[in-house]
Amino acid sequence: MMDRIIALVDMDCFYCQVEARLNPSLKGKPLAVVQYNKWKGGGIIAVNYEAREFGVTRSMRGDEARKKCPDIILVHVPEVRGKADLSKYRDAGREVVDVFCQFSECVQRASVDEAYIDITESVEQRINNLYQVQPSHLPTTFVVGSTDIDSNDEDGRQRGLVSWLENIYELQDTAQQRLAVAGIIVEEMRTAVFRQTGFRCSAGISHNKILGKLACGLHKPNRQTILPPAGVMDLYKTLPVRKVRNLGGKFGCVVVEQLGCKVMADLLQFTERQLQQQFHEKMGTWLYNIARGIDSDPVTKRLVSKSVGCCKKFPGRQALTTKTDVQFWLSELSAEVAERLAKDLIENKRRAKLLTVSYHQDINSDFTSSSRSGPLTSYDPQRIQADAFELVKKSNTGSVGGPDVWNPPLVFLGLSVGKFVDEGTTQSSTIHDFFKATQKESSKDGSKNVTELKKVVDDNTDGADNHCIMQVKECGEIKPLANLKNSCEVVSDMCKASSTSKSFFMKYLKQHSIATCAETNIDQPISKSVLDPDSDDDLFESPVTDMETPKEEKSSLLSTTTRAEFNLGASTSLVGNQVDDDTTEMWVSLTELFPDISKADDDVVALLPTPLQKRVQAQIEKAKHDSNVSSKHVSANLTSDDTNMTHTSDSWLVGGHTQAETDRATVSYVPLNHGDEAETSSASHCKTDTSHAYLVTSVTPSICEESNAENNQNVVCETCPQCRKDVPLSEYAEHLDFHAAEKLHKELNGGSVHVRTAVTTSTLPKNPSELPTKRKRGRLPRKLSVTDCGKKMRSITTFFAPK
DNA sequence: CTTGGTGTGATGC
DNA sequence: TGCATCACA
Repeated sequence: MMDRIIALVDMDCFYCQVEARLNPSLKGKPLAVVQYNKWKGGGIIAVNYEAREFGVTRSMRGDEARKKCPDIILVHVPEVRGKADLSKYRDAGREVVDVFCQFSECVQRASVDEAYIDITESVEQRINNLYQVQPSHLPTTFVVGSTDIDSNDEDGRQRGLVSWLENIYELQDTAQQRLAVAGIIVEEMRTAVFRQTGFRCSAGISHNKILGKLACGLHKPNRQTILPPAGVMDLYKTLPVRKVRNLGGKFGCVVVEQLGCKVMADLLQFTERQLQQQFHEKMGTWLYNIARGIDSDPVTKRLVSKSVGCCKKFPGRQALTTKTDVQFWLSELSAEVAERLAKDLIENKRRAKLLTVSYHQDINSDFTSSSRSGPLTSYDPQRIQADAFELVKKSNTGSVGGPDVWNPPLVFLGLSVGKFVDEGTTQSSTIHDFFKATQKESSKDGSKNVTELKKVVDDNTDGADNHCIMQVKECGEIKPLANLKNSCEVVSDMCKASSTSKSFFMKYLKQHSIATCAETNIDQPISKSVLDPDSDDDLFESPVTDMETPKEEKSSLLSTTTRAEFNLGASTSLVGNQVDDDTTEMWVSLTELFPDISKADDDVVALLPTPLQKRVQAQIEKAKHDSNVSSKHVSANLTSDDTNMTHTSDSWLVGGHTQAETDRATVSYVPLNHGDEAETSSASHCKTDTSHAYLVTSVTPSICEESNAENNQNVVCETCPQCRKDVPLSEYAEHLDFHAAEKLHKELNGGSVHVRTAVTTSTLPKNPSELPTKRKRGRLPRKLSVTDCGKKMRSITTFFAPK
């Protein structure tokens, strides 16, 4: 039972942190995130610690919060399709989980902002190096039993920690020593989270999930708590029953009332048998064990959710009373689900098979909830909507009043899909696999040549479009037809044309091929016209967007991407022999191809068969119209479907340019105006809805040193949790910005720890021939195009310099 | 009207 | 086994 070491990490007021990262001017100010602004200032779903000081809590209205804290900043979550859009936070949560995965194989995402991590193995590895844990190794750690619970007093923390460490080494208490080592690992993990995402979190460290979760809540924010078995009873003496996970609801109430247990320690008096008789056998046992700090629930490795769903309430007057209403909201919900499914397919290579519609009805002011499920046969939003309607139809029992009437009214409608099945890489079932075919494979399997393929394509469409590589179905679903020979052209075309496709490639590349590419022989160019001979794997470290990339470089980058795809290998032929195959899985819906239709490029659309083009264009028109109605929608989409690069620093325009032969790196910040939106919106890594946008060219840790070197002992300092250096308060915010920028740079450089250096942007020669040529493996340096922005730049040195 | 939107898991047919 | 429903976070 004591063999495992488990950590629960919980992000501090996560939504607020996400918003503050997006808009750094919010940092340090009282802040709350609200949804549905209209009524009483909207409902608060997150409050930062500054605002909590004023007594603002979750479940308050924006207006109430204002009363308590007049200076509070209320950030509204964007509304898309008439409902709150939380994808920002989901995506940010995934960034965090990615960091956890660097530390353990066994990570269970418990919610958008929480994860359990089994770090038993890491501890085991680390403890072999037998060294004694020092208090300084655990700078933000509390230990239950040695420190006052509920106190965040730093002196108390240190005293408790010191005495605990002395104790466990004196007593050679290896069980607790393992916890101490775990504490170090979790300190590192949290530091890594902050470095790589800019988010702060708290953590609990113990031997099981229940205790881990409990511990985590004891010292927040930005602290971690070790709960050794010896501390459990100490804690339980005062811990209300309802604080324990699974006892916070009805069951917990029953336990409290039937047994008269106010605090956890009160449960100890009952035998297992007694508890089993009071409750169910299983629950009795569970309770008996939990009362003793025992919980065997394993951390099950799961990084992605088992279902994807969305829902909406229609309280009071808003209840859906017509068929039109129901159809409308089903289409909204379907659209969201389809969009998320398209992303999910790319990211997780799995396909949902079950569709569930749930709804609550108001039958004479009496709630009844139901749900119906059926097979999910397509990712097409219209199809989902239609299937969902079939499922919900049954609820329209009394259609008195007219053909369009829905009765009893629906007060809640939810769509969810699940039962995911993996799409193996051997199945050439999606467009993604289509792009994975290698040149080797294609030449090896004696596939048809381009002319033949085009003939096949033409024969299977209306023959009007020579460039077509898809077969089209009536409903608008498509499937790829070609093999590499012409997909080479197509991919190149698509890359050139579409930010959608490109981000798609980027994501794919990032997830699957970076490592492969680094080690794969990518020397032989696939095609002169497609590949830039000057491109090299260096580019992988720093994928950039169109915006700040000159044309020539763009093509080189893109062809490299293409080449990476082709070097993945292990994909079966995708040639015309699939024309007759009509399995549902073979088909790709438009949503899948264009997760965000508003970013679908004309040139890509042109690759589609003529009938389909019209349909897509109609959708684009609609999307444009919608986005005019809500400009937030556009900006949300800009960030929602792309790689981490966007999320790491939403307020920055990112260009990852590095260059050797200099010993200093520079970040240039190019403030962008809102007026630039027309240009910038074409770049997938551009954020335009914050007041400041910057262009980051490159950074190096030396800046960090420099900023620290300027520390004055007489100035009030704050210890940076990243580098553990003391930074004057006046510089602290910018110092943190530095880390964010540094992190960004690392990401752009493939996460390599060694940060390369680069020249100051402002001194960069515009002509590539002026750049140093002595580079590894004779590569040409990348060209920079920051001047395109036409804005004056500040170097990082001045940017981070004390005022 | 109004702690809403999401997600997981247990239970019982 | 699969689905509907509930409970909880």
